[in-house]
Amino acid sequence: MKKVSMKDIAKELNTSITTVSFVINGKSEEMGISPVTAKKVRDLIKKRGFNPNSAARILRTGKSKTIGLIVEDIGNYFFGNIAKVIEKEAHKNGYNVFFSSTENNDNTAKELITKMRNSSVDGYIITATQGLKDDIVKLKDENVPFVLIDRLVPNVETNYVILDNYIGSYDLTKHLLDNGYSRIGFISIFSEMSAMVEREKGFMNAMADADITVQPKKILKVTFGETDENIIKAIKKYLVKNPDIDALFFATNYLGVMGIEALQQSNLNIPADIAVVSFDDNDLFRLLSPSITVAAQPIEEIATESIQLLLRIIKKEQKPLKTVGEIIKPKIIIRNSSPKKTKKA
Amino acid sequence: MKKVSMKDIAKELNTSITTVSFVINGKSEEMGISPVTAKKVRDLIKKRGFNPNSAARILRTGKSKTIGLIVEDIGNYFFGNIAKVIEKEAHKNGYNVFFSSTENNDNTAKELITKMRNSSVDGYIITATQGLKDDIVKLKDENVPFVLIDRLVPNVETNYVILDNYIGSYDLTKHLLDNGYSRIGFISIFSEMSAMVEREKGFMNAMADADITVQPKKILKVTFGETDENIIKAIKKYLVKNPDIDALFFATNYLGVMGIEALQQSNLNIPADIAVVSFDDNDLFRLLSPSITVAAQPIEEIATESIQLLLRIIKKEQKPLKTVGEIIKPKIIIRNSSPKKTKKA
DNA sequence: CTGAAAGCGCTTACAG
DNA sequence: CTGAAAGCGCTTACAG
Repeated sequence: MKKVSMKDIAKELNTSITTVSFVINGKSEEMGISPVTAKKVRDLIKKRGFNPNSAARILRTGKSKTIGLIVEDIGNYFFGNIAKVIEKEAHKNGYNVFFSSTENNDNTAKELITKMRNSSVDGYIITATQGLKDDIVKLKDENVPFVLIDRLVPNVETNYVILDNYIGSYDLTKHLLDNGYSRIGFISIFSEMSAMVEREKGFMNAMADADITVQPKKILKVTFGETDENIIKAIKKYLVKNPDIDALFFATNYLGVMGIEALQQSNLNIPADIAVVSFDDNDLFRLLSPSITVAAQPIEEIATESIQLLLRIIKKEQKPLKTVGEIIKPKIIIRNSSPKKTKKA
Repeated sequence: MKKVSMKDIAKELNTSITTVSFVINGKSEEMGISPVTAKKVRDLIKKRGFNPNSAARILRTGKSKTIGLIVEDIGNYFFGNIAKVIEKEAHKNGYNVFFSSTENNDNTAKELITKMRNSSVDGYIITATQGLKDDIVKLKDENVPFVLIDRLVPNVETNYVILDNYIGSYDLTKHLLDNGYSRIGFISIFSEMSAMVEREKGFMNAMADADITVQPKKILKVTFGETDENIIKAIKKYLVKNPDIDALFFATNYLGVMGIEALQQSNLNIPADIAVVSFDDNDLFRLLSPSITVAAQPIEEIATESIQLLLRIIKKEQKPLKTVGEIIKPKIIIRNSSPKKTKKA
């Protein structure tokens, strides 16, 4: 069951491979192939079910019409939907998407970049991991088109599309403060990546602007990749150690989910006992009673901007070396988990 | 900034491309390359950062060490996590994964299969769409390795890994009946795909076994791809038209989510006004108050079985043409949305 | 133990 | 208007 090739088509039509190639690539007019010949070629291609071999084309042209998408975790709501939108947009532009999860592991990320490089991807959209700086710098030095999303690499100028994490965090904290909460706990992950750093800074600055000192023990950081159970356990322990907090700020989607589980297991009511706000939105936050106040990331916008920026770079419409990034504004959605605080007896 | 090739390595070492190739492919022993030469080659490869060009290798061997994963929607919890596990398992075995969403659209699915075919994927894991029969039959006829997941294609014998949808649905319904509910509504999507058909059959048979006739108007089917708003609207309308139902069975994850939203908007309490059960599990179902009783799909198991089955077929350890499938048992998780019914006045 | 060479299926500069 | 041919970077049968 041999696959049919351009040679077969050419032979059957008593023409040359060149002609067939021109027709396939829509260059028949430009190259002056007679419409009659072109039609004959097109018809036979359809009849024989011919499809050009990608490997040969890539080998020859060095272009794969494929972009590599490296995310943290494709199983996560945020990245799964980012991937979905990027894929759709890429297909619209004739590009395929190769995607893969780093699980926030540097080595996995490095391997993925090399692997995709060997597959001749035309460009990357990357969610960087913590120790990826050298590899990003290398891509940049070698003029490989790429766009960073979700987080920046400190001290490296690149193209990027990120959320304004600082503002989201500041505003979410301000909202709690405005509603009368002051003993606010902040739950995040250990990370030097920009997104997490900015979220913490936004929280701290909002607190400072309200003249509130944040005690270190009010801040809990867990390790990325820790099991759900251990995260929940850590949050429960934190709750016992901090009985005075009146509100909790979760710095990510999955921490919020784990946190709600921990609160339920600790028999603490939202918002009567503790108000809750979280970064990112999801079905749970929206439909839980009470629904959770969040700083939502406009997924569609982030995904669309990043793929379009990348395509512009690939098509050389935009200099890759000049820092051109998009900063997307988060959307604060106020729900029922953070109402105006009622005076306690 | 030219990439270094095997030729460059060979030239610099005054040896032949053949030798370099053997070393790269771990055949130096087998081919009797002297350990000294092999080491020299390996060292220079590392020094120069050489990586073999995939396109050339694929063109030459016809093998890409890549598998194509076609899912319904990568942004969905179930498929996102399926993808994640499959990717991990594939990497462990030296394979890459190309994945893409069909959005349940036949044409998209057909295009994806062709596109991946042209990229010389070594095999597929496919979530079929409704009109994909011919394409599946073609893959089978041409001896292309593939495994169907989540749903079968009617009247075509293939390798597959699917859930026992019938049992899951039957047991979930039986659970409601046992707890005293009898006016049960069934909400599903229009689909002739096996998974949906089996779920409906499981429900109907459980009802029939309890000697309960299901009125047609108790069954609501929505169109896949309909907007969330329209689905919620349809469910709300259904609730108004069926004020007597005492329990609702949602046939999928996202219908359950939409259903909960519809119930909230209609001011109906779970389970006091209406008990709820759903197929599939997710964070919302687990953490909502009350938590939702579900038939959960063992995602890890489904994903692992399917990739392993596919790899066995690719490696010819298993005949692809003989139907060998795995049927995975769903896990009924009884939560608080379907308690024993209390007698109403 | 190692090398020269064919060929995978394309694209494209060149020739006519 | 169309064709012959080089070459992308590998793998592998063949030769020695």
